[in-house]
Amino acid sequence: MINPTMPTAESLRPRTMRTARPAPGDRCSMADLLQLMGVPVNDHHLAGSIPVVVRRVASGQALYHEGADALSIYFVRTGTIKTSRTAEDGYEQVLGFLGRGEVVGFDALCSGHHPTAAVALEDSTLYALPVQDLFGLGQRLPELDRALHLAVSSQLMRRDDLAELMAPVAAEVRLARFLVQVSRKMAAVGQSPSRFHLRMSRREIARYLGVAHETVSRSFGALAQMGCVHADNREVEILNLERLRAFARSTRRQHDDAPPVGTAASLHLPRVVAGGATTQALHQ
Amino acid sequence: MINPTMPTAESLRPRTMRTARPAPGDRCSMADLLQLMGVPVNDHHLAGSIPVVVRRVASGQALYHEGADALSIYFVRTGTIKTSRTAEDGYEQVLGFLGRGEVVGFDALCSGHHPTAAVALEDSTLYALPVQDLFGLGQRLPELDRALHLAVSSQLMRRDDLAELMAPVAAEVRLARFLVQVSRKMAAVGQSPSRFHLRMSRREIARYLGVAHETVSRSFGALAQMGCVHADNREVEILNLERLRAFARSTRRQHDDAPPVGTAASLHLPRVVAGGATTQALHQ
DNA sequence: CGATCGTTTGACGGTGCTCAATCACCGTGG
DNA sequence: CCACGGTGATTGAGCACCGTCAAACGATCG
Repeated sequence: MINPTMPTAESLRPRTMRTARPAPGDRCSMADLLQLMGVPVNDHHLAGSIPVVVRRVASGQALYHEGADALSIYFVRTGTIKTSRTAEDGYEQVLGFLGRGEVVGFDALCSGHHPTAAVALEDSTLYALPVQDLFGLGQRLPELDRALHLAVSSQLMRRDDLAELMAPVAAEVRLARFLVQVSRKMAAVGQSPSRFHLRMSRREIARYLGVAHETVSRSFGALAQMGCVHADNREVEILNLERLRAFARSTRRQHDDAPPVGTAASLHLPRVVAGGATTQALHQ
Repeated sequence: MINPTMPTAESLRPRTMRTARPAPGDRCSMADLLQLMGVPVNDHHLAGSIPVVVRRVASGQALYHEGADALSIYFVRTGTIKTSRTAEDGYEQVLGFLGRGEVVGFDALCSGHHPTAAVALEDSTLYALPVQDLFGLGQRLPELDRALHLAVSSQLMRRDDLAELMAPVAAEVRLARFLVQVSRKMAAVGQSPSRFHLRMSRREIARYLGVAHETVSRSFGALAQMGCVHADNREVEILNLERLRAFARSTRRQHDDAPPVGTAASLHLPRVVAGGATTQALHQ
């Protein structure tokens, strides 16, 4: 394993685990939630007096299924959550990997149903806010309202991440961008940005990047050969972050309207070109 | 999007081109904004007494540039807004086309800067809410707070649309999905879902779908040959919506982990069979 | 140890990107 | 009225990235 900096590092193994149950010793007040969200609290007494449900989800279990009624929205306290949609024919499109502090399920608010599914990639705990209480709590506790807006705004920005990853660039560049994003997230929660343990399988990465899982393997190999990273199964070490970022920036060549953006910046990095077939049956 | 249960169908009809000039007589109060968002208003007097700035943007002009300070967030009243990001090398990734009732610029809230650019594709008008007033207004006027949450939730759902379009499926299917989305949006604002005028160029569609613009042209041709649509430049007529939807649903076959769901689904998807989907494309 | 799953590597074929040329539709000016 | 550029849409030819299929490996677990 790696980086035992986080609490509850004890239970990483996907054990049978005790069934979902509000842990007895868990502190679960609104004050904790607001602290997690990084919002300063004025009325500590009020915030501390409002209880918040903590929900536990075992590795591989679903927080909610696609199409389920929207009962609550969640905030990741520990662990990792994967959100995805599944097409009629069974193809699963991974939409995101959510970590500590991120909102889950907010997109269900407008329709009353979850348009996506959410499953835990490891044993996880989340704060749960019933949607029926949401509005009232926001009025009673302005800090919560503010935190909610900020968190959702962040979540909207993550759409850009997804677009960035699925953009029509070479598969190796997609993987590089993905690793940069992971690295950034690790740093954001105070863990090592250069050595980490991926919580998701190659297949899930592939479904996130929109490529075949064999291609993910090959791309890992390519990045390793470039000296950017060293990957052993899910253990990843970033050897040269600067080079990785530079490579991640490379896009495809464009030939229509190229605004002469100052100096030609593309000095190194071979293969900028991308072509190829993005079609048919992604091997799952 | 807008809650379909709401009445006010009368005012949805675009009253021709009254959006001609800068609004001397335009009513621009919070009540109008809330009506646009489809939220019932309790305190009409209060809502009507709060003025709201209406901003006009000429076709081709920017609402805000990428990286600009987040001064306001906007709600489209009339027209169409394109949001996009531009990579260092000049490649523009279109993130969405926003129409009546949709929020623009909310993703800037968490960082204070706009991570994307927003450009008008036609002469447009938008309600503008200064970010510094946002929280105060939300507390004063609970309806606004609620409307905001719903609108942002919708916006989060649109991320799924983007993922759906950029998913690794054939270019023709992407275009079909795009047209279905446009059709649905047209219906949502009370216009014809089968005949409409696209507000964006082929290039912009291409950068939205993540393909080359030549491929968009070819895909239009393919859909036309299938008898689904008839396209003349930006004028599009959907001839067979059912067929188009069916085609848009087709993804790819998967044989790896097929969900062993009860009875074998006898439904044969009109799938794009391997081996030259474009050229053979059945008859017609 | 055998079974199952995830990962890796190889070979082959196809789709879609690149590079071009052409056409249609403008607004301008000769 | 028509030549002249400019923009956007369409069409064609060639090539290579990546999806498919296949098989070997490795890891975990019963």
